[in-house]
Amino acid sequence: MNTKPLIDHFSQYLALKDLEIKELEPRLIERKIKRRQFILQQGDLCKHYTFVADGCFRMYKVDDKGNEHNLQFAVEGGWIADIGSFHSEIPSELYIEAMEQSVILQIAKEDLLYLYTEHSVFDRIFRVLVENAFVNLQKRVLQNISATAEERYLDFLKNYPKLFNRISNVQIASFIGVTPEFLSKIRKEITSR
Amino acid sequence: MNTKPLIDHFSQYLALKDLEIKELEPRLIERKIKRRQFILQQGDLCKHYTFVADGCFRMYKVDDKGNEHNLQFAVEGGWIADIGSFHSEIPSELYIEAMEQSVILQIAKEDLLYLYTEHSVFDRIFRVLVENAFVNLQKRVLQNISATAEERYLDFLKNYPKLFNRISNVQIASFIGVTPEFLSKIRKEITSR
DNA sequence: GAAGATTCTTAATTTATCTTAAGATTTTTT
DNA sequence: AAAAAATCTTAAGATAAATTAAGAATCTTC
Repeated sequence: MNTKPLIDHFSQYLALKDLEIKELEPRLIERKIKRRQFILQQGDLCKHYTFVADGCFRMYKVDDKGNEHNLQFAVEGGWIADIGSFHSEIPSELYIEAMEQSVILQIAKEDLLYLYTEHSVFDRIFRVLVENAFVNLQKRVLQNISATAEERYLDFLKNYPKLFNRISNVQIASFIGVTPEFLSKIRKEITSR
Repeated sequence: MNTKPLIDHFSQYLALKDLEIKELEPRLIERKIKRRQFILQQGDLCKHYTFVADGCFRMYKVDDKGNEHNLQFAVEGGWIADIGSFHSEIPSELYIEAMEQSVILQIAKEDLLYLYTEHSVFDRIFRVLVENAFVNLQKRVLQNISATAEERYLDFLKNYPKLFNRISNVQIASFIGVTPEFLSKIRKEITSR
């Protein structure tokens, strides 16, 4: 098992002591996930925080009409989980699906709670991680309530440089909240200028 | 100074020991804020986490055209801050304005960092607070990319029962991302059914 | 209580976005 | 390599939402 990407990731926030690493490592689960494989489906409990060591995931909801709406992408170095389901232990309304062949490192809830309680550095790190994610999500909400679809698309390209040439425009459209047809129109409009 | 609302608030998450309360209380600043008074303006550094003991605030951005977009409301029992500015110490792009005569309890950054470091219970509490805020914000993003304006309005009424009859429809329109005129049309449409 | 400011509503017009459907292209699977 | 599936584009018509402007209602301030 290669835990280095995650240890490195944590070290960006706070240096981990040897003991903390020793406690963390045996609690990690490494899994290889195939393209289009789900690690969470509607109705499941989200039992793990998932760190993406390699590859790419999307988390989405399916509405009453059967349309998918991408809430989040995660590429190598990022986290993905339905935090609401994870903490409240209520069935998730979301799907998390691999968009590429991927490698993940997962921590189960009881293990994370153990780490939080015994080594408060993890409380600290996850507080900072969630704060950063929260700030990014606030920017997205501001975009959603104030910007046009074209502005949201250009913003997506700027904010996800690792991603935009790796996933289909259908996925991008679903993320910024427009139909694929309208995104196609926007792209044509941009190119023709 | 009446710190009880905040102590009670924290106690919903984790019981505080006497020592922790004794450390917390002298680090709180109580302020009375008048309607339309700002506690943060664009260009300022956000230097405090603000707990609303009584009253009501909105946090908003002003775009290039001068239009205001409400990112967040906070009523009694809630928190409000520009977390990005607070942590990164970069000038805020947001305004935080009292919508009513209010009473707040503020914690300055250096005091909060002291509490985090000396009493990890605060790391824990704020992790959970931000996680909850994050989950709520995710729901809002999903609404924004998948629901119609009418659905977003009805959802607002459901999610903010303390608020909808206390603030103007202009503020609600700005929060759900429509013009006041269009919200008026939506309301007429709803009533006429 | 009057004046001024803010808010709410209505309606007409314009713009943005969705829906549907079809065909072309690309990618994936067999 | 062929077949199947997914993706991208185009276009027409439909719907959602913004804009503008005007007037009525409500709230604040003096």
